Formats: sequence, structure tokens, C-alpha cells
Amino acid sequence: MSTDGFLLPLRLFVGFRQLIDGVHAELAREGHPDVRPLHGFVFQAIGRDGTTAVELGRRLGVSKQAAGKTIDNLERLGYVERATDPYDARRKLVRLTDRGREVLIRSAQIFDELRAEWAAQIGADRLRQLEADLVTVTGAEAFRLDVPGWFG
Amino acid sequence: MSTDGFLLPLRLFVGFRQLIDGVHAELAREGHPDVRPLHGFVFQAIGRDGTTAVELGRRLGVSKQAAGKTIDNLERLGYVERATDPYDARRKLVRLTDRGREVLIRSAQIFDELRAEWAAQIGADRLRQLEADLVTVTGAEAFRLDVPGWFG
DNA sequence: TAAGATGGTCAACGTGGTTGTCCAAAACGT
DNA sequence: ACGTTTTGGACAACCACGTTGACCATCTTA
Repeated sequence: MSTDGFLLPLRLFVGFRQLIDGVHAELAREGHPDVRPLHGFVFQAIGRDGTTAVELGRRLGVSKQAAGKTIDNLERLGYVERATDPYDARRKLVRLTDRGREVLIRSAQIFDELRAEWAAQIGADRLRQLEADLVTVTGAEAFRLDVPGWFG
Repeated sequence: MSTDGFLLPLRLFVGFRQLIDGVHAELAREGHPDVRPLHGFVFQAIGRDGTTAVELGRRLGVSKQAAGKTIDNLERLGYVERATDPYDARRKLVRLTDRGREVLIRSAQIFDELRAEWAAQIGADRLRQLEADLVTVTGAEAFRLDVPGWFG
């Protein structure tokens, strides 16, 4: 039936990667050369309200230690900050700094721009349908962040 | 315009990951539990004719040393074998073993089956259009295999 | 034939993942 | 109220896979 069973997964990945690379190339141009693809998902998982290392690990599908290391790195880069929870002395709240929020906002904007470029090539309605179809076939799958270990 | 700029890349990745995980779950069931997502792409890059470590690295977008390490692993698992090139004593040809070819063939078949499941959900014509649209927007991009290092 | 390019391997290093261990603080149960 | 369990965080050791640098053998080329 199909000409090549590898076409679909390959193109999905290439599309994903082009979008991610496009965002990070632009972020690097705007003064954020150290932000990795991984970090974007972390920023999103932290969100405006902040989280803890354990909760972050849960959301991303990695161990709390791995989440802690990533937080260490982002803290060193100035994108997140830790604060003690006044209601629970065990917890350390992880929140985005202004710099971190800036990256989160810019990322969304750049993704929108890249999406618009796609829309210009295949048409806005076709792109909407592509997104809708992907949602249909993939369902409500949680995002797993253990990509490095998962792939290799 | 778009509700969420993160939707598109996220769904592309989730779709990719579901296909890959589906194939490797089935491969594991069929006696190949040690084959990683990475390896499928390596098998494809080696192809029927075989290659060398340098050429493999070039195709996959990684260093020749990294390609060599991956070959070491696959050789240990019995999926590829090295042979000296009779016309060039420097080169070592890497070829798939019967076991390796089996995985390559089965992978393509399972991908086709998963693709058929997608087609059953959104319709064969819509899936064909989705693929065609992805090809249009992504262009003739070479696959890069440096995923672990790239992502994190 | 000497100089350069090419293919392969070894070694050292970095990052991000894992598990195991331990401690402090909160929650729970009698 | 107090002892026990659970929870959040950090430290350490280890593994996988990527990188660069160096080195040697072999082929190509001027």
C-alpha cells in the first residue's frame, strides 16, 4: 500500500526538529544562546506559578534527581530561581525569572511565526487540519522528557 | 491567530514518538528487545549494500567516532558485521547480518500497520495529504542522528 | 617517491539519564 | 502528644551517547 513505511515517522521528526531548531536559532540571535531544546519544555512545565523538583520530574517523566540537575543548570544560567516555601520548609519552589519568562513568551511568538510560514506554504486550512488530525491520532498523550535516554 | 504555538511541535513529536514506541514494542515482543529507536535509523542508513563508519557518520550527522561506537554496539548484539574491503585495506565495510535485515524488514511492516491504524482514524486520503504537506513544509532535509546531544 | 588526504581506533571529557542513600520536615495514627 | 510513615531535596556513583584531539596505517596525488 504505502510506498515507504519510514516516511511518516521521519517527516514528523524532521518537522518537529525544524521548528525547534528555528526557535532556538532565533533565541540565540536574541541573546539566549545557551537555551537548549530541552529547556523550552522545562519552562513550559514550570509555567507562571512555579513548581517543585519532584512535581517537575513527574510532569516531564524523569526522576526528581534529573529534574533537579536541569534546574541547577537553568539556575546557573539565570532563567529560574529557587525559593523556600513558607508553608512547607521541605519544598523549594522553582520559579521563572524575568529572563525565563521572556524566553517562554518569545518562544511562543516564534513558534507562531514559523507556523505562519508553514501556513503560507500549504494553506491555513490545511495546516489546521493537519494539527487536528495529529491530535486525533495521538490522543491525550502526556509529554515525556526522557528523550536523550529514550532514543539512544 | 493560533491558540497555542506549542501545539504543532508537540503533536509532531508525540506522533513521532508513538510510532517509534509502537514499532519497538512489537520488535521487543518478536525477540529484539535490545533494539533502540536510534538503531532503526542506523539500519536504514546502512542499507542493503553496507557502508563504512565515516560514511555512516556523514549520513546520520554525527562524528565518525560516534558512528563507530554505535556500530560496536550493534555488532555485539549481532545485527551488523564488519568486513575488510578487499580493494582498500583502510576501509571496514559494515553490513547488516540476517538478523539485522530481519529487523529492518519487520520495522517497515510494523510502521505500515501503524500507519494503517492512523488511516482508519482520519481516513486514507487525509493521511496521504498530511504526509504530502509535511514533505512540502520540511523540504529535502537530511536526517540528523545527534538527538541525545542535540536535545539536552 | 615524498606529501597530503582518508579511514579507523583509542583516550579524555561533558551532559543528562539512572539508582541508591540519607536527612529534614510534614502528615498520619493510636 | 508522640512515634511512625511519607515526602521533598541533595549527594554520590554509575551508565549511555555525544564531542574533540591525537595517532597510525593506507591510499592518492603532485
